[in-house]
Amino acid sequence: MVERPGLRELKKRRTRQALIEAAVRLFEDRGYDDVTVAEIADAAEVSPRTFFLHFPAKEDVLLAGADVRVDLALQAIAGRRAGEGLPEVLVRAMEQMVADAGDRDLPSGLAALRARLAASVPALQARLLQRYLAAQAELARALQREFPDRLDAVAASALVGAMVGAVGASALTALQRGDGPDGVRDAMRRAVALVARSVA
Amino acid sequence: MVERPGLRELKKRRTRQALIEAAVRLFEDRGYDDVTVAEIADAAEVSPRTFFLHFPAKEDVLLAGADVRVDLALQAIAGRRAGEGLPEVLVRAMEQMVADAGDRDLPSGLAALRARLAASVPALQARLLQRYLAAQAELARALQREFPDRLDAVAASALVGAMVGAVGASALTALQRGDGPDGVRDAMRRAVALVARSVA
DNA sequence: CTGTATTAGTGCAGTCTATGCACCAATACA
DNA sequence: TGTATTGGTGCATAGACTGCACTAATACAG
Repeated sequence: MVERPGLRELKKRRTRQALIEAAVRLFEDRGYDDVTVAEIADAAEVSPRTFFLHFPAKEDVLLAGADVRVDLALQAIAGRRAGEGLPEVLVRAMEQMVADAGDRDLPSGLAALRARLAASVPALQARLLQRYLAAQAELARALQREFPDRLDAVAASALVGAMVGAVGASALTALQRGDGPDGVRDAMRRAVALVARSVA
Repeated sequence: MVERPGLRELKKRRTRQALIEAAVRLFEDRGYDDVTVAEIADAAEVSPRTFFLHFPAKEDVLLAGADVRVDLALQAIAGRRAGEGLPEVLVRAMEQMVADAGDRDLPSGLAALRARLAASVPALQARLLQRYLAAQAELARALQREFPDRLDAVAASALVGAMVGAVGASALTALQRGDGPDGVRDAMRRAVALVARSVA
């Protein structure tokens, strides 16, 4: 399952990581807009052109490795147990994501930085929202595949939209209110429970 | 209440309208990305510089006059009747928005174009989502003001997030599936009903 | 071990969005 | 009629992003 990397792949990852770290450091120091891609590349000791070889846009350097959580939820849906009905699976999938967010994202500095920057930089906010939407669509598709007789495409979208919307909005509000990691996770959990009531 | 425009204001609106119409025509012909701001300005017989005098960014020329609906929902919340509880108000606010969308937005050609383009152009999608998010925050605040003993800030956000998320996602899915205006409105209504069950 | 195919990274020229600035000319207004 | 506003213009510029031709390192087949 684990491909041995090979020298080439290894170097590639190293530059990628260097770019991310350089970007984070510079953003922390001087904010998002005041840092150019050229400077990030420079700090990572690569050419500016190389930056775009690793990230489709400036924003994406901050969003590296955020697809993991979606996979978790997808797995939770695909690998559902025999007795589980729709509400149980949905809740488990969301809990999975919330738990991972609480474990990795919230305590690490990156999440805080991302949240802080996203609040003030429209371009970043926009890209983040886009990802949410894409993830949502994937989840909805998976859910419908698993419960074809109970959900059509629109119903599945509505359900997932409600979940993600509720969790996202309450997390954001909790963050803005100054809640710590635990408070945020708790807010997300309550949002899941709220929406779960509508499927029960 | 209605200020008489005056010549200057009148001309201003005319150029603005010319820009919008030129943009829509060109986008319909050749898609979003293949049309430059310079070309839009050219077609509207103004300088490229003038475009950015009227719209903060290229995307916004398609989103002109799309803030109206939020007001409707806010009014619905603020002007609630004596007997109405939380679920009733929320549902009425959302129904208000959905109805207006069905009346104005969906049948007009602009909405169809916007939907089509938004589905395929990330930049546009992103800007739209941002607007939704801003509207969401406003609605949540209004709702909490009206039911301070039943909802805290986070709970209000979760509720509104669920509503908007569900309605938005199902509308998008219905649109992408090729549903007509009636089908889309119906999908939105069902989404409202779904989430309403969790507050009942 | 040697020749060949990939491919990460480079450099450059160019496109496009967006902005600051000085300026003109039409309107508003005293 | 003179003065202040202000919509629109032209110019220069920054900065994100792309296509293209190229290099040099790695992978790999024989």
